[in-house]
Amino acid sequence: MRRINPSRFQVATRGTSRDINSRIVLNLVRAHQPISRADLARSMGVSRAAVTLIVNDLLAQKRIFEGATGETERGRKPTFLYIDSRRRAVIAADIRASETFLILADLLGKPLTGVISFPTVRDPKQQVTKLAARIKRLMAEHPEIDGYEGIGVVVPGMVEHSTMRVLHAPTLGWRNVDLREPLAAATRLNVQIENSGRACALAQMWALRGDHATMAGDLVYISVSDGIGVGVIMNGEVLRGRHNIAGEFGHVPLSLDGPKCSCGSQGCWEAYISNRATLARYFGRPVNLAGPEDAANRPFTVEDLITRARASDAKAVAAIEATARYLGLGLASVINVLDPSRVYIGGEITLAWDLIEGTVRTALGERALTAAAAETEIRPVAATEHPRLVGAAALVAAPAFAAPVVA
Amino acid sequence: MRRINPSRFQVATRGTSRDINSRIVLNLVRAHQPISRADLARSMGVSRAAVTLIVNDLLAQKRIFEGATGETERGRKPTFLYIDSRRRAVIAADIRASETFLILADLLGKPLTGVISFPTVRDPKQQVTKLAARIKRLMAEHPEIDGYEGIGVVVPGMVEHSTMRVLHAPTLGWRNVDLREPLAAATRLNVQIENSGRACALAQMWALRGDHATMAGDLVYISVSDGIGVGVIMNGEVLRGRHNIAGEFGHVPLSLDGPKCSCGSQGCWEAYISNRATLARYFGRPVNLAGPEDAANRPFTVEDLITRARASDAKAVAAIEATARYLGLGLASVINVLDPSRVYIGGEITLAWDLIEGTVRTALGERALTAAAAETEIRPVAATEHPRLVGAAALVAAPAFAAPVVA
DNA sequence: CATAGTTTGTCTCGTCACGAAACAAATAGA
DNA sequence: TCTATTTGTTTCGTGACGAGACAAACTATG
Repeated sequence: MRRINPSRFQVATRGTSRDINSRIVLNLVRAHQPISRADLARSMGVSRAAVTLIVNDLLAQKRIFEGATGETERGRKPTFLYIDSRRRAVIAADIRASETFLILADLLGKPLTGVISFPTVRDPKQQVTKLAARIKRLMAEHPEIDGYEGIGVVVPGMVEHSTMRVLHAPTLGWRNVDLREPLAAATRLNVQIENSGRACALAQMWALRGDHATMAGDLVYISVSDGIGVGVIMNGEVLRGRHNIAGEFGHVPLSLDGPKCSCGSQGCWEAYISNRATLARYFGRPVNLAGPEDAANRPFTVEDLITRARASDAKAVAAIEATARYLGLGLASVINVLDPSRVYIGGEITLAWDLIEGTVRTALGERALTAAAAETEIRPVAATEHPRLVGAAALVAAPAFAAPVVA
Repeated sequence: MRRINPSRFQVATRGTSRDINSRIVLNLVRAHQPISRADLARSMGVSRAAVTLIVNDLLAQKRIFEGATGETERGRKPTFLYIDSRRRAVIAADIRASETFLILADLLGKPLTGVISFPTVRDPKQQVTKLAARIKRLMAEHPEIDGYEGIGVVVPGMVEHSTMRVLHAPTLGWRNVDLREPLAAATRLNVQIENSGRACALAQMWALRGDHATMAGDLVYISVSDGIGVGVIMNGEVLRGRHNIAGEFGHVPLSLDGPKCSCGSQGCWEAYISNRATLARYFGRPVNLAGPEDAANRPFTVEDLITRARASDAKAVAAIEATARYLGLGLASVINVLDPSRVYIGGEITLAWDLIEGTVRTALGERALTAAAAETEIRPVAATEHPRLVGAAALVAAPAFAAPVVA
């Protein structure tokens, strides 16, 4: 039951029915690919005639294509339909504090190239120039791609959705930066900017592997890294909030008088489970942001810590176990508040998921309000799945499949 | 951008455009009442011809009616249209631990009668019988009402939305109770059951006073009483979550090792700001649920405490101030996580709002992530507005104005 | 008082899109 | 070769919106 806003609504015109139904067809093709017109008509409950006309539209727009013919017991064989992602791609960029990553992906979010990267430049203008140059080079290296749907960019910070400006990205030192306009001007492509946590959540919602297709649209993506990034999908839509801060669980306190947090407050979840917190616990003292700790000039990271834990370093195990416990206690809050169908966890800590899962579950169980809530599915997302880049790709690829705005 | 669920979607048929547009007309009439056909056509951007046909439909359905003619500078005078709530009503019931309240309201949620009440019976079957009898008596007392849209019931507990069963209502001692079926059978009316916090939030979303009409669909309703009840609206829809527990901020910890909570855990927000917590702070010892404290056999309540605070009882002031501070600190979490346009606060504590607002704001400012978030509008809702009963009425009255489900 | 000008509300026609049903095409099996 | 069956297309009917003409109602004005 959604409210109609009497000052911002969308009336239905003659084409609205067609809009709605052709979006549904696109989604069904994407979900059940390959699928025939007759199958579409059956699963939609509309006449084959209507499907024929819609499919012809989509064929003319080159959004789908006719492939092989299928097999049937009796009668004429169906012609299968597929999403047309041949020779079309999106560009995905992930700007992080030290490096920027780039990839080409198809319209379904599948990577088409390996990940390339370059050191992030702190000056926004120079960074955009460099990014645009790398994107152009990447495009030139792939002449087999006819058209680009656009560029999706994720940043570790607060993004104003209406203008796509980066309002504040602490690790980059950016405030009120407009990446979109210069990047669009340089490449003449549609550019979409989003916070990385939200983009990751969006990508998981639009993902099609396994039973996702049938999943309700309620999920949370939590990325545990130097900070805690959270993306929330509720009722099939990204939660942004009035001031684009929705989902900031990282600064919900576990204990009001807990350890000092980078935000200036005390006892935030982030101050318990960020990589810095885990390392600080191991070393028994605060760890600064990019502090080299161990080998010659190479910083000691959570990955190293996990390696030591696997090698039965008792202090390392204890540090990770403590993080796991606080992760579970915080997850209880996330689940009690949002009650999602599934929670995804990203970040380096997922490398140790087999070690910590039990502890996380136990802690979650301690504070989850109901037994069912305590059983909420938790899925680690490995770095090798490139969740942020897939998220960036989804920013551009997903809108074509979204429900049309109506009423 | 909403995702289309490929296994649960709604195709557009021939009537879909009309459905959408007639809902929009209904909402515009409700928001701008009185309004003419020509005005509707202008603000919708559709032809007057289309509006005429839609309006004729709605007139035939008796959902709107033609009233007086308006004034214009020149030309033919418009005939004004109004929502037809004449001689039609909804029944709203609020079941609380000790008493059950009843009221008649019109289709816009405006109370038509005074509040009547009777002691709540703990046995669900007897309670339903009694409630049905009182409802029938109320209906008999109002023969001027031609038709009832239905019965809205709010309960202080977890309600499964799909079946409308009361899964767990601790203060009533109910588990897995079906109120709907027997009540519907006894009255032959449409019965809607909902958690009271959610219903209050729903009512605020659908309310039309002041600038609400133009408000974005993001708000939170927090009711501070024996427990903390929270209703959340995001993107114009009620948040329920996978297991119907979404919005349980009452059991998010302020401090992991804080005071013991009724849920069995420690340091929950509820354990800091519930009425029992405030009273316990005043008395310097735990207070049991319905414990008579002061006068002959009459329990000492938070209202009494507020009276004493107003009479400059230093201990009372301190107790309320502490509650205000924790209220603000918890609100910071609510706002950081959901970032709503507005937060409504209900419960007895609102009687002292003038005393505590400053403290609440200060505490909120301490932990809010941005200055804008700290400025989030907070509105106390007085008990005299009967938020739970208006919420119950909205359960039945609002669906007629909701956006049709499509795509 | 008649008339022009203006605004509201209705009517007609054209077009878009879905539903029903007939039809053409393709295929397996008797 | 014929029949049954299934897919995909075409035709016709109908619901709904857009454009524009028209009737109705009202004011101002000479």
